[in-house]
Amino acid sequence: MSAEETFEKELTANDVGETNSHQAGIHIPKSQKDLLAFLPELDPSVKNPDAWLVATDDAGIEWKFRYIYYNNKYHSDRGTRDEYRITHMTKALRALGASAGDTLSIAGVPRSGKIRIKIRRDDEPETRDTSASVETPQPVRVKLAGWRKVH
DNA sequence: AGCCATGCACCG
DNA sequence: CGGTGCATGGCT
Repeated sequence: MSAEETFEKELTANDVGETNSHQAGIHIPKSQKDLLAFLPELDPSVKNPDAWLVATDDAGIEWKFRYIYYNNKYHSDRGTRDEYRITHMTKALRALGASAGDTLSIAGVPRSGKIRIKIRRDDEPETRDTSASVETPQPVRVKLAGWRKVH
């Protein structure tokens, strides 16, 4: 049987759309070969190949995420992108109450295209204010290391 | 309004 | 300089 694997990533402000960027998704560090192997295969010879994922949260709700490989760096003259991304997560992240600094867990059987997502907020010391006293325009640049695999 | 695709900024 | 976060413009 293909055992399930779990990955986690600390969400950045940009990932959750807290920085005015309509990214609608998160970024995936290329260093995470395991995660890339866990996700569906994308053909590098094709420009911006994509695949759809089906994610289920704790509430049993199913979300559809778009897993893309932006590689115009190798397919366009002045392309600069060479990265993986998962988009279409805005609604899901909102429903899960995700915010920058939270940890997103992804579990599932490798290559199945189906995952289970979960939000874990342990890196939050006291950032619980309900934007009532958000006068501090803190440079919310999260310095994260990316994903980590949990065997 | 939300997403796609891409460029730029910043940091190690 | 590569990789990742941030941001923008255009298209749907």
